[in-house]
Amino acid sequence: MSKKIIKRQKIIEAAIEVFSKDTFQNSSISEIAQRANVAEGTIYQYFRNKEDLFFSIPVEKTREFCKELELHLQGITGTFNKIRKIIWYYLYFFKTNPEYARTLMLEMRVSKSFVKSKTYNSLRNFTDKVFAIIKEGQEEGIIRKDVNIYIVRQLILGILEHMVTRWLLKGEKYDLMEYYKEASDLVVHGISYSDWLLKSK
Amino acid sequence: MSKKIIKRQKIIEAAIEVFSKDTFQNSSISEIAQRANVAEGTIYQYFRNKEDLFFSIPVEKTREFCKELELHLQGITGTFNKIRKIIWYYLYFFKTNPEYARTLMLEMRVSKSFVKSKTYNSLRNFTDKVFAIIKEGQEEGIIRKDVNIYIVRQLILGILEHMVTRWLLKGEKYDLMEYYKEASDLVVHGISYSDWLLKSK
Amino acid sequence: MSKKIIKRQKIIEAAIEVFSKDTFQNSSISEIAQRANVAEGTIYQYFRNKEDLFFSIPVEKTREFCKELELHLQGITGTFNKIRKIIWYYLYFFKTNPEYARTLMLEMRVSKSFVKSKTYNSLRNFTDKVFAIIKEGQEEGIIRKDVNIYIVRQLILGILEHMVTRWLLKGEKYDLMEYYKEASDLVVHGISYSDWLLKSK
Amino acid sequence: MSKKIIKRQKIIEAAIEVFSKDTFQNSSISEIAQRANVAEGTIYQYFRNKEDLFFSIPVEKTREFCKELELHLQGITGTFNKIRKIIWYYLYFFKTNPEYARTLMLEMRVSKSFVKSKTYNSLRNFTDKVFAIIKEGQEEGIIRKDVNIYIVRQLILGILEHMVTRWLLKGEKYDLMEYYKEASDLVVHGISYSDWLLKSK
DNA sequence: AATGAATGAGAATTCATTCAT
DNA sequence: AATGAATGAATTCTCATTCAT
Repeated sequence: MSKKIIKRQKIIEAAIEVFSKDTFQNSSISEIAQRANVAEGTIYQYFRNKEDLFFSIPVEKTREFCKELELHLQGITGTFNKIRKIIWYYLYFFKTNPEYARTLMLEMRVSKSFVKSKTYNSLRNFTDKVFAIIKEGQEEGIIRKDVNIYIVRQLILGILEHMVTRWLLKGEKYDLMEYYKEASDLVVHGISYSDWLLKSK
Repeated sequence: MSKKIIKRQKIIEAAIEVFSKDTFQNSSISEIAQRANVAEGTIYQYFRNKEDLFFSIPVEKTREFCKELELHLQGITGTFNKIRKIIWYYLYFFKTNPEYARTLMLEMRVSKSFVKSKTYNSLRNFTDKVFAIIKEGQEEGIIRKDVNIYIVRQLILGILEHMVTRWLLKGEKYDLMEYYKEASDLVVHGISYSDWLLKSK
Repeated sequence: MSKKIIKRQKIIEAAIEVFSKDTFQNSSISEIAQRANVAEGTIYQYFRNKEDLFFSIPVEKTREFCKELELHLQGITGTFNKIRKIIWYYLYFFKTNPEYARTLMLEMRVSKSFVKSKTYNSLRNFTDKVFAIIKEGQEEGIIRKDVNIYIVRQLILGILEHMVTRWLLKGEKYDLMEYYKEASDLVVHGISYSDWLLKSK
Repeated sequence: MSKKIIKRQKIIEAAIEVFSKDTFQNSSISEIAQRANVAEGTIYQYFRNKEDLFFSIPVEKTREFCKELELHLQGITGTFNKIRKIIWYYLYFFKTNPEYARTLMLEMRVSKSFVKSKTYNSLRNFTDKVFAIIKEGQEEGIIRKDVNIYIVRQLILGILEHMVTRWLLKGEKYDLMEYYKEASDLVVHGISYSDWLLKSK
């Protein structure tokens, strides 16, 4: 019984390796099979087709991401501290999972069929978490109430995705976390309550 | 003489239409030829290959984008006003060029070979402009000097790209500019000089 | 002991259902296994391979066909009456066994490997019966003696197979037996003794 | 211009050879390409897909068949003489085109998708001809008027198809035309006007 | 006896690019 | 300059059969 799960996992890991080297289209099932040490046909016992295998990757990885993130947030108080931690962990996770980063950022994130697929929802676990923390901050009076929380989420995810994407496109040659502090500052400053807006109007 | 330029342009416009409907890989030269009313072979008189044609698209479009942006910035004073204008125009441009938006955001922006290509540099015209304005703001004492301008640029481009990408993936069903004001506020607030940071430390 | 026979029969019935929906090649062992509520491997305990299972169908069905035909011929006297009965029963049998009809008429009847197989001989039970009746008719002076009985058999089987095949290909939308009477008349007329041939020569 | 037609014909002739050796499914495009001395891709310039190529065969062949049949019927008077000639030519044509015979009789004639396809109609040219001659015979009082002409057609086509099919399945080892005369006699006798039926009632 | 996971060969089809006209 | 016919490499997926349990 768990033998099937182990083999499935082995195939997914081979798939992450292979898909991260090139496009979905340019990656071949036969190479994945070789890496996983199974016959090509075996892959089709576990996944409906190539796309199904592809989309199964983020399901597994997001589960891992969220579980770890939860641990890292334990014991942290204060909305801004939590947001800083999320930013830190986000960058840390992709720094330590560069292959998955390539697949997620450079392929899935911009794929219409991925957005339409059911697996896309698994990513919601994370964005919902961000939402919850922002709301909490508003209720505590730390984040401006007049701000649109959807836009706040877009600000945070926007800079994070942009940072990771740039890093990947530049060949992962520099340290993704180098500017973590400054990015956090900018984000937190942007969304923090202050009389600035009133003055500027 | 200009006949050649017109035909070249006709091919590029057909290419924008075709590439915007699907992936680079799923788009075919033959369909572009049909739309442009030329033979397949003719395309190879104007472009080295499929990729060359693909990468020629942003060269033309960025030229158009920058030219217009320049006009829109005329007469505007104040760093923040300029940044707000840039954000406005960026969203406006992609709202009115959705086909190009799809090609640029969902394909080129995440393509390693595009980043390596010469044509990628044509996009620098825009990012350099953003740079210049940020620097100007620092010199005028409006933007904090301690902030990393690369990160500032990433904040601005990050949220803009995220907003446009989301809009595209959601099927362009809502108004991309709806939250332009709130997004500008967040960005400007984030990068503006204030004593907030000092206090929070 | 008879448990084995029951399971074997269950598999054959599932096979008739599945094979009748599509080609031999397009039908899968796995679907037959599902319908028969057994594992794929189990089928190979009862049949050597897919073809063996396929060819086992007419063996069973012809046995059924001949047994019933015998009953229907009981008490009938006169060669032509017997032939009319055979035509009637042939059409009746395939009308009431359309799935088997599809498999036999549209697949097996035109398959070289079926003709070569041993199972093909099981069909001889029927054609031999037709032979016997024709010979009987010749001896009784009702059927011309100068006629080639092989050709007579081809006339009878030809029209019957054609009628059933047409009916199947047209989607079994009309009543296969509608023209039974007229077809019988033509056949009987064709083979009956008369001075017509002499006159026409 | 006619170069294209010649190449198309070359492909069809290669297809007849290849398809006649085995099933449609077991025949490969690559072998057809080899025999036609063209690249595999070239076939797809002339035919939409494998099935389209397959179904194009009878269109060409039926045209040839009908053209020649017309010539053979020239100058023949009398319905029965015409029917005898049709039977003769039918057997003659398939005797001299055994490869096409295999494809038409053992595959297409029993294929539902063929019956549904447009190309199926090209066969109507022949069956319509048979119809016309039967009607003519009825009007001339040579063929019984009370007989259903659809059944008459089924009698004729039935025995012909049966004869050819049998011959093919037995490995084309005997002379298909050997019993042409006797088969004609039976058919003509069956459909001819006589008082037999009245007597038998 | 029954199972069902694993196998792996095999084939249609697409399409960027070339080059003779 | 323009054409468009020809090319042929490259890959997903299916499924009968086996065999360890």
